[in-house]
Amino acid sequence: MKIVTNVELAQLLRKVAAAYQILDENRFKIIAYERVADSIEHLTSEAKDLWDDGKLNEIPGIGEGISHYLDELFRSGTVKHFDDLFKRVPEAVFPLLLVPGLGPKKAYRLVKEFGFRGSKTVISDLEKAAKAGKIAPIEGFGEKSEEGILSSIALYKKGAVKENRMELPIADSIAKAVITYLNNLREVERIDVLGSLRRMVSTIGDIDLAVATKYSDRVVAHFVKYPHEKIIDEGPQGATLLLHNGRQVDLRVQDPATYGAMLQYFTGSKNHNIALRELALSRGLSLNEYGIKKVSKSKVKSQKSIKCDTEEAFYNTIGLPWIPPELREDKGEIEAALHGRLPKPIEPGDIKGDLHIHTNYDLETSHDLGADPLAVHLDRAEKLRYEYIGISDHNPSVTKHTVSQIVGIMKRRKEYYDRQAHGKPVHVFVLCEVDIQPDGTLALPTEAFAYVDAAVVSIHSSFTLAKPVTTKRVIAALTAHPKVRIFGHPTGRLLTKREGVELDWKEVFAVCKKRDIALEINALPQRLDLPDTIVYDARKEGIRFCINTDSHAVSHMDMMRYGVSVARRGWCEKRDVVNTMVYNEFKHWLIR
DNA sequence: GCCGTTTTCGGCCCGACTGTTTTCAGTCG
Repeated sequence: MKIVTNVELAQLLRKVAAAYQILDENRFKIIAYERVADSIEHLTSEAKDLWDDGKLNEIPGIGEGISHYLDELFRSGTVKHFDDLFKRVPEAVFPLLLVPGLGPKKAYRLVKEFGFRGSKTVISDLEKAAKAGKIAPIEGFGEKSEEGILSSIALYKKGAVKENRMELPIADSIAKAVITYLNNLREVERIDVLGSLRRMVSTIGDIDLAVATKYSDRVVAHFVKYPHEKIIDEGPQGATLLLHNGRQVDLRVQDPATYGAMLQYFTGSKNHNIALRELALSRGLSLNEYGIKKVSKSKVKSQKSIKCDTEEAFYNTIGLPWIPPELREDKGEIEAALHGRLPKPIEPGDIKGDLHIHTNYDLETSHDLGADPLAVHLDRAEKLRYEYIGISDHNPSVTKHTVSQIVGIMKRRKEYYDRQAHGKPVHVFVLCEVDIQPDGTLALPTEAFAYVDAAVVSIHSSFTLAKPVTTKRVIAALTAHPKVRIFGHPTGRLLTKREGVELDWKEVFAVCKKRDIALEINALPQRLDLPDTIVYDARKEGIRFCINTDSHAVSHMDMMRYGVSVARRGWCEKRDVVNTMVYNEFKHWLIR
């Protein structure tokens, strides 16, 4: 297999780690490979591109050894050392690692015991063995292991296991339902959503909740009575349920006196927590979910731990200010906190307008119209306390009209919106979302630009062109007309469905910077486009953003907060986002 | 195998739960 993408690369490195684990290699070597796999997964750019630029060593966790192997990989397509390693482990082991509860050691024992061959059939072979009662007698296994393997395989087959992530609103609504249920219990003092949902990651794996209570047993007992498919875990500190919808909910309970440590621990991210614990250790402190202990030379000095009832207290005890959850990804936030350089992330209330709204006005586009008229959107905008909105209908179809027909449509539309908007408390900008055609030209004739205040340009077709071609295409579009002010949903990704286009972001950033074009942060939960990692990179280059909902119905206008959370994860402050400007300033920025 | 405001050697985040065990290894988050 030719390794190209970060996902494949991370898989390869995890496979190396698993093989080393089976061969009882030094466990820190194993951790080293897992760490690199992890940081490659979290990379904003392709590792291959970094290698091209000779910057492989900038990836955290990559040193001389792994760098040398990856060099061989990118050069020749294979790594002899890895191939030799894999020869020492039966191929059938690796598919078993996808079954929950099976790690390298157990998977290896099973493969060796039964002599499984062929990675394609191994899971069904194992299922047969379990059903025949052949696993329980193996040393180290037992009745329960056999049952566990069977139910894990069933889950695996249902697809409920790996990479089955959900969009934010779905996670929100599941969390809300469970919280409502738990709040019926008097013993619950406080409930919080933690984990990736609190950090507002673009897709959510499972729901993490924490409860502050003095009666943990009662809360856990109540929780496991919530309608479920299966209890995955249960203990005095919490429990994990698999719901009927295939989603997992993880609950932790904790005494209010130490709740701050729990909030911090269970919010993650894992990498943030690891980095935080390493920092704490260097200062003679050991962190866990119950509090902070003083240590010396990896020995606990006193058994008494410092209790923190709030997260602020927890961070302060380590000597740091509180870090907003969206920043906790080990992307330099701890360093920034140490030096008092944490950003003050943008808040939903900073948004003064939404510039990407589709109404039901029919301008004979080949794309979707919105469902609601301008007036309805204006009412909503007023309730949201916006000063202005922008109507960004799709351009009229270019194949079904002549240039003069399009100019006519755009002129009539402009006049219509101007009449409708007259005298309203919320200002209306008449924009247009213009297709970036495969050759980089815009799907709106130059003459028609006279009837728009500005244009949002977006890709809606040919998503899979080669990177240099797409880059050229986008740059051509961004520079095609001075009224191009916003680059709409720049990657074109649809979460869990479609990968975004490949772009040379450095080049795109440079053009945006020069022409002061804003990159859209599309707040639609299926998009969340730009991805937060690219927002982070772009912001460092001084690029500004416009957070829009891309509403096709008035209810979509309430999704703005998801876009704001992407900006927060990208370390954006108010000043990094153009639609936080007051009307006059914004108008001055927008209209060229 | 990585890495350095104590270090180029000697460390490497922390704990819960499970199952099969009489003290622990494996897996997970």
